[in-house]
Amino acid sequence: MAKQVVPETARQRRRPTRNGTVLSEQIIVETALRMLREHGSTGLTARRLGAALGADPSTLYRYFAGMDDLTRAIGDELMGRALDNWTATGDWRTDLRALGRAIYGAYLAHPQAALLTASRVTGRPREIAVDETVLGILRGAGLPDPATVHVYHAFIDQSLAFAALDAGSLALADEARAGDEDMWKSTYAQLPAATHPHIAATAHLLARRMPHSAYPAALEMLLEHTAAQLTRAGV
Amino acid sequence: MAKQVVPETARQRRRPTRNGTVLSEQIIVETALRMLREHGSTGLTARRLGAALGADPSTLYRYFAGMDDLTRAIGDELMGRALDNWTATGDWRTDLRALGRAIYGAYLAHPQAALLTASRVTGRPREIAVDETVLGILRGAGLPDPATVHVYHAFIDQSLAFAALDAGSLALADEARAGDEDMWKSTYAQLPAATHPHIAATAHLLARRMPHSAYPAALEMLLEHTAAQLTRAGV
DNA sequence: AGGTAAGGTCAACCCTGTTGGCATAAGAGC
DNA sequence: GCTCTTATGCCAACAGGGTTGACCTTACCT
Repeated sequence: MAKQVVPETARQRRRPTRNGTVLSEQIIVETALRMLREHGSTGLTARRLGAALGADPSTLYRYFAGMDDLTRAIGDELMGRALDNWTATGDWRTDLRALGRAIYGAYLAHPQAALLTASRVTGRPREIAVDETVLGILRGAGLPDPATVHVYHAFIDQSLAFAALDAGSLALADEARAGDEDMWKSTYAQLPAATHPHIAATAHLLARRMPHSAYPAALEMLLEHTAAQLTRAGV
Repeated sequence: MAKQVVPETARQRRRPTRNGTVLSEQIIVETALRMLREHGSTGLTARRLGAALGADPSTLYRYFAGMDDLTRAIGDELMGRALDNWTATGDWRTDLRALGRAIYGAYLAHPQAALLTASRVTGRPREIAVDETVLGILRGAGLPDPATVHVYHAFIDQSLAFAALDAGSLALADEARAGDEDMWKSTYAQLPAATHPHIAATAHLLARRMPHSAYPAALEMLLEHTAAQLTRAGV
């Protein structure tokens, strides 16, 4: 590797780019988020990002090992925003619900970015901070460690998984204007009752339900399950 | 559009390619699946697929509108395999559990393909067949239509979402040999108790739990919830 | 004030999806 | 069996992708 990535904290010389802007990991990530929103989930390219920053594309390699590394940094930024939008109350159920929605919300606020990053474990600082927080909530509620780990695992994976899935249709709807919300009316509702009796019978309900996320329902199921575990543990 | 895609059923002239193979949607999709396994989730390219088929890359455009269209066909193939691996018993709980695991399993059997397709609604025939089956199981159990749609939505999204997420780490592990299962020992277990007390306290449990999927647990939560709904409906 | 090297730029590499034009042989009609 | 049509294969080319190695310049340390 000819180029070496210098960690943000160790940066000292801040040389401005040709057109005057001074770069930083933060600025690059923010610009990338903006470009994702404007140009769609496949619209983030090194050349375009360079142009938006007023810098040569290759300059990015001074800050990130590659586009993949940048992608993980974007994911970590979303995790950080989720945590910033969350405050502890002390009640485990309230806190876990709020944190779940904060994570889900932070990702869905940037569907195109979520699509790229939600199914990836970054191992970066702010992702770790979220993990620590979740474990703290559960252990603080008095849940035994094995159950804590069990619920934590389901919680974090479920939140990310639904964020990724729902971001998909949301980003698609944004990008292809029409969106496939209409698909429930155009495709599914047209299926004949003879071959697809159950879809035909519930088509009107499906059309109303499918555009919404199943995440809240799944989250409540998880909270119910956790409460049951707590009672069982005699808390 | 210069080239027109002819639907598989309307194909009559089957002209062999230069090296003798006769193409079909089925053969292309199967070859694509094999290439994904061998070259990773980003290893499916028009040129490589063409080479593997002994055909010019542009020939693919006689069968699919583009790589995107091919991707959706791959997803539908996985859905079909899921349904093939499933048989009804008449007990809703058994059937739904088995179908969930069949879907999850079919996708995880091809992690690289799952990564590409799991977060996309294809609207193709075999995906629709799965939807019809799920709705049939729930309505057959006596669940009222609104609750049926509610559970169906959570079920299908949850299954796909977890498949995508878990396929991610599985594909990663395959592609980067090392795998990030070790990350729980290398990264998380090294965090000092002073700054991350909860991670430190549960590190040994996390290391054992994280390599496994949270899907079975989430699926059981959904089944529990459904059973409760059935009792509430007086079935 | 001078030297070092961080951090910017430039040109080039090989890859990608996709298309328009062309060639050929499969199968229909006789 | 012959002919004609056109479905379906191939070829060459395009724009745009990530990434790299060599080079230049200027911010900072001594």
